[in-house]
Formats: sequence, structure tokens, C-alpha cells
Amino acid sequence: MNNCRGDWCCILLAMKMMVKNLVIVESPAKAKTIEKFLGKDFVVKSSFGHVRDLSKKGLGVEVEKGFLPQYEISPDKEKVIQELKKLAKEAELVWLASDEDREGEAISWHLAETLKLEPARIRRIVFHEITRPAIEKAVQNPREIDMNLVSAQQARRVLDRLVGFELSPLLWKKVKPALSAGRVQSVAVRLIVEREEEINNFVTQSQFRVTGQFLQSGAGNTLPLKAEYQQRFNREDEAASFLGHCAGASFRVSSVEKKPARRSPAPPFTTSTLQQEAARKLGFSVAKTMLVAQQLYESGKITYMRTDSVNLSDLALGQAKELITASFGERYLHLRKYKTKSKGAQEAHEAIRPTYLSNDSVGGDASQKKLYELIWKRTVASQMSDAEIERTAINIDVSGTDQKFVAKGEVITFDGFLKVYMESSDDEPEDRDDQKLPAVKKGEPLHYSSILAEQRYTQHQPRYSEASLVKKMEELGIGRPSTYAPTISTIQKREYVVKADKDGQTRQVIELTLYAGHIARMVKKEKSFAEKSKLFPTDLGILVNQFLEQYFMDIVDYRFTADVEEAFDEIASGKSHWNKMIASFYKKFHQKIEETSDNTQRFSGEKLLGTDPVSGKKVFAKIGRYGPMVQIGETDDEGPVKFAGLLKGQSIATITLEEALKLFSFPREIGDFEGKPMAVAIGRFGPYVRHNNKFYSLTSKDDPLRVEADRAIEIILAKRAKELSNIIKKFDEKPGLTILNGRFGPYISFGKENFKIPKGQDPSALSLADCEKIMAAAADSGKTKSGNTRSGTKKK
DNA sequence: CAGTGAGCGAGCTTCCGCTTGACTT
Repeated sequence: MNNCRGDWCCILLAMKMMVKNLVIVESPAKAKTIEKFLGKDFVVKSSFGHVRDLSKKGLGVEVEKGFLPQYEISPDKEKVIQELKKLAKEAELVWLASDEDREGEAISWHLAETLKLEPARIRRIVFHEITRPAIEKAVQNPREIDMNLVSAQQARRVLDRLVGFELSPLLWKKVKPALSAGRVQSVAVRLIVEREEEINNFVTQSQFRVTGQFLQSGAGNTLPLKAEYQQRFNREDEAASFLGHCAGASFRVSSVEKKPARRSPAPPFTTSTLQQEAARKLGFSVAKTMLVAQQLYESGKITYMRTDSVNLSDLALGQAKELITASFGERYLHLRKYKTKSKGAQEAHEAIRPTYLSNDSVGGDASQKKLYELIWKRTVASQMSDAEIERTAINIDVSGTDQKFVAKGEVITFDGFLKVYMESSDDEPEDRDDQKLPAVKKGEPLHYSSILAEQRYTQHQPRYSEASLVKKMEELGIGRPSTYAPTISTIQKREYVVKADKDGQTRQVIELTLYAGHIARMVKKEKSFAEKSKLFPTDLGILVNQFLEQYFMDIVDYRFTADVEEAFDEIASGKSHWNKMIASFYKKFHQKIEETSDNTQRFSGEKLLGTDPVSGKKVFAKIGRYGPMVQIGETDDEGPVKFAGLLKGQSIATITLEEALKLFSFPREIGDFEGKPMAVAIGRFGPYVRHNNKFYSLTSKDDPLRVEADRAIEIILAKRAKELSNIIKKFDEKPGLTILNGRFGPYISFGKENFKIPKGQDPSALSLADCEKIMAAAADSGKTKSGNTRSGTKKK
């Protein structure tokens, strides 16, 4: 509550309180909770994560001095450090309570260094759950900072910096400026590129699947029995001849098999599984899930949302026991301790769970409610009994063949955890075996009502969604709960990957139906499954991946992270020195960087498309400084080389000579409007219409090659109307000054400058004098602001 | 915001992990 607004206030506060014990944790929400447990001799503050990092200038590592890291206080942490320094000075003991993992240990060490704490005043404590007994136990068992673990973190940090800051500039030089590469992101891109290659190389095959509807021969009022023949046919004539055989065959139940089965609940949520389920069940992007989870965490509704642990505290288990017994009864209770399966897991926190399981819903917006409910259900279900199922298989003999029809059914005899929650699957739900089966006896004759032979196509692997990519990365041990979402946004921001939909392709499906002794043939149209919000590699992503695979296979190898993690573990256990580990890696890596830098050409992915019929020059497609483009002619040719950028949706891999040549038709004159010519052209920010020296962007639905005058006029008029509707007020006395409605609310536009209108002022009621006052005030504060703000603030 | 792509050369871009606000033309 005591928000310090100025230095004097902090000093007064510190003098008044004379803090005996200062506890520092990573997260402010955690600090608030813990303070309640510890009593008034303890002040709990947060470091907001790491407080120092390698210098942003240059490598930030002095290679010659045994890879000595050059640490700097992160610009956005100066203020926190100031405050912590003051409190630490007063305190008798400083309790460093960052997480118990590699990064957490390093945070404690950086704090000790930055706050210049004498070792005697430091108490390092750890806890895995935010409960009173856990915190009290932690305070009773302080230890020292584990320098081996800190070394392992420095190795991790330095390795990532060396890889990222040596590879990226090489890409600027060889491929395109402002690109990036790194241990995590480059592998993520590679996964997507390789999946796309698999899909391109996939050859669809089809088979005929035969299913029959059978009836019992006695009273014709029983349930139909849907059964699948256990053999599939490759060719239509084979399927047809089998149906012909069935027309005259007899059918008999050869056996009925019943088997009990169980289904167990999924473990409580980790970051990765929460992202996957929220995507499947709620349609959330990975970023949205994290945003909403953060809101729930900050309002105290759920435990920490960046975790790789499936563990629940005893407190939570107790709540689950109480709730399940009271709501569903003893029989539904089955408390379990789950163990993580992912290899790199560091388990510094609990699984993601509701703070109070007795709240089965919370307030907040719709997204918060839905996500909370999902977490609640998953947590409760994880402590409930297995579902019990009876699986039945009815085998049906066909006279004259040795294969059988099999009807499968499933009956839930005890629902157990299914009463609350069922995990979804990424796979297409292929016919579920949940039909109700009639009671039949062994040896009983059956007859068919219809038998269908249906052409089925094999399907390529699905492309990755954000969430399924996270799942794969977790399996490979690449990235951490705190970086999954940012990594996915980075590879999209670099334009290595785009999120897009793909319509299914229509194809023909042959259906043969045996009904009342006759076979009917039908050809139906079917769409192969469409993909929504999937990750597709771009030309740039494919090219950069090709570059890295060609020259730096070691880095993009799927085992690279796993291998270096092993080396970090050696350091953490004191068996090896971090500088030596880094040195042995760097020698070979840096040599390869130099070699590639000196001895290779620009890497443009150039592809010859054919010859330009007009000039007779060669036409190429490649990646240029500004992205994918086509060019006519080479530098050695006579006359100038011509260039044109690719349109959205076009790719180097698929563009034809004809399509390439059309790109040189810009700017396209498309007639006059209000006495001035209009032209469609392609600019840095996409296709646009130019008219009377003004620019009007085309929408993504417009094809710049096809837009004609009527559509162009529509676009021009639409933009004019929109601009008009944004005008709140104009002043005849001062024509250059307008009050406008913008993305961030109302503002004053004057010449080329813009001024924000302070909150609480009605923009339509402002007089010219009011406007001038706002402008003068802004100019004033602008001056003082630029006087004392730090340079190098973060940009978007 | 707006038609770049040669070549010159200035100055810029970039990594992964830990954490939240600040504040936008």
C-alpha cells in the first residue's frame, strides 16, 4: 500500500520503520501474500525478476578475460534497486527468497552484489509453495547462496548471448538486416519449416473402408449394430467385389468380448498444458492465456502461472479432499501426487491451481471466468477417481472370408473424474467407439441393412498451432514457461512464421453402398480438413533456416539444448567450471562464424524462374534487403536491373514466371476520378491507390493486380468518410488546428505535431484558448522530460 | 508512412529468462 512517490518519502518511511528483516522475492503479488504470514518484524519487497543483465552494448562478455560478464543494472530496475538499497541498509538481516532454480539463485546473487550485502547479513531461503507452513519452515532453514548454481546460470546466460549476438549480425550481413537467431527461436522456426516440408512431400493415398449396419434376425426392433470390416481395400474394384460377396453371404456373431478399462485424469496445469487446453477448449492464443492468467494471479485467484511443476501443496490437497467428498462423495476421491515428465523441469513453484478451491467461479470479465473455471475443473478432476469403463467388441463372421466385422462399444460404468473434466485432444476425433450396443449372443445370426465402402484419404500431419508448438518445445526441453509466449511472438515479428488459415481442398470420394442386394455407386465431394490459426513458414523463415542448417547445424540441432543443459548440470553440481565449458564451445563456434562471414556469398535463396520475353533477360526470385522480390536481368547485363516486391500470399517457392512478370506492371493507371488520375502501386507498407498526391491503402482482400476504378473510388471515399468522422472540432480562426479522435483517444493536431488531451476534459467543449493552453503545457513538460529521462527506453 | 533492391558508409538491428506497469500520435 505504501507507494513511494518521492525519495524524501522513502527516507522518512525507512527511518520510522527501522526494518529488522528485509525479505526479497521475485514477484510483488507474492510479496503481499508472504508479508501477511511473517508478521511485523519483516518487510517483504519484490525485485521484479532479474535486476542485472549483460551490457547491451557489444557482446557484453569479455572473451579475452575468460568470458568475464559485463553486468549492468537493467534500466527499468534502477528505481527498485534504489529502494531496496535503502531498506537493506537499515535491515539487520536480508532474506533472499527468490525461486529455487538456476535463475532464482542468480537473482539472489545479483541482489547481494548490487546491494553490496555483507555475507553475514544474508539469509538465502527457498519455498516451493506460498503457504504459511512452507514459509515458516523456509525461514527456519536458511542457507548460503549456491555459487555452483549461480555459475551454471552465468554459463546459460553467456552461451545464449554469444550464440545470439554472433549469429544475428552474420544474418544481417548475409541475408537481411535486423534478423535474429538464437538457441531457442531458431529451433522453433526449424520445427515449423520441417513440418511444412513434410507436408509438401506428403503423398496422399486412399483406401476403401467398409462399415456395415447389422440387425438381429429375430424381432426387427433392436438397435442397429455398426461394425467395421477389419480389412481395407486399396482399389475400388476390390471393394466392389467384396460388397458383391456380402450380398449373398451370411453373417454370424462369432464372439462377444467384454473388457473393463480405466481412464485416469490429467495432472494439474503447468504453463504449457494450460496454454494447450485454453487453445483447444477456449480458442485462446498463447499470449491471451498468459495475459488472463496474470490477471487472475494478481487478483489472488490462482497460484503462479509460469511453472513447469505438476505438484500441488498439501494445503491444496486438503482443500480438494474436502470439496470432492462434500460435493461428490467419498467414492469420487482419489488424491494423487503427480510427477513431472518433462526433462528440463526445475519445479520452483506449484502447479497452476485456484488459491481457494472452494470458489468454483470468480468475478471478472468473461475470459477470466472461463479460464478460472478451466483451472478449477482440471485441479479438482486431478484428485478424483479413475473413470471405469466397460469396452465391448462384437466380432461378426462373414461366410466365405476369413476377416471379420467388428463392432466396438464403450459404456462408462463409473464416471469418476469425468463428472468434472475431460482433457481435449489435438487429433481429429475419428469415429469414437461410444455407440450403445444391443445385447447379442455368440453364434447368433445377423443380417445387414446396409454396407458401405467409402474411400478414405490418408492425411498429412497437422501444422503446428501456437500451443502445439509450445508442447513440442517443452518435449525437447527448449525454452521455459516464462519464454514460450514471447518466443512465439518473436518468430512472428521477425516474419519467419505467420499465423494463417488454410481451407481444405475439395476432393472426390467414391462411395459404394450395398442395400437390398444392390450396389449403388456415388461420387461425393468432400473437403480435406481445414486448418485454422496455424503456423506457416515464410520465404524468409525457410531461407534463414536453410542458412543455419547449412553452416550451424550444431546450434539448430534438436539435441543442442539438451546437451548444454547436461553441461550446466555438471557446473551446478561443482564437477566442472563454467568458463571452461564456454571456452570449449566458443572456440569451434566462433571459428565457424568467422569462416562463414569471410568465405561465403550473400545468401539470397535466388531461384531462376525463366526468361523475360520482352528483354530476353533472366528472371529471378530471391530475398532482398526488403524481403522477397523478383528481378529482371543481372548486374552484368546491359541496361538497368529491374526489381519488384512479391505480393502478400506469393512465395518464392511457388511463384511462376508469368506471375513474376505481372509484378512489373505497377504503377497501374486505372482511370481518372475528379479529374485526376488514379494509380495502383506497391509500397513499403503494402499496396495502395494514389490519387491527387494522397495514398489510400488497399485492404488485404483486394488483389492489386485486379483493382479497377470503381473499387478504387470506393476506397477513396471510405477513407475520406472515416477521416471526417474522426474530426471532433475545427476552428475557423486557426485552420491548421483540429481536434481529432485517434487510436489512443482524442488529441489536438496542429501542423505536423500532435498533443494528447488530458483525461477528464471534454474534447468537443474545448475552446481555441484551451487548446493553446494544452499545447503550451505539453511543450513545457516535453522540455523538462527530455531533460531528465534516461535514454534507451524500451520501444515497442 | 508510400515506388527501396548497385555501391558507398554512417548508425542501427540481435540473444534467453526473470518480473510488471507505463503510456503511446
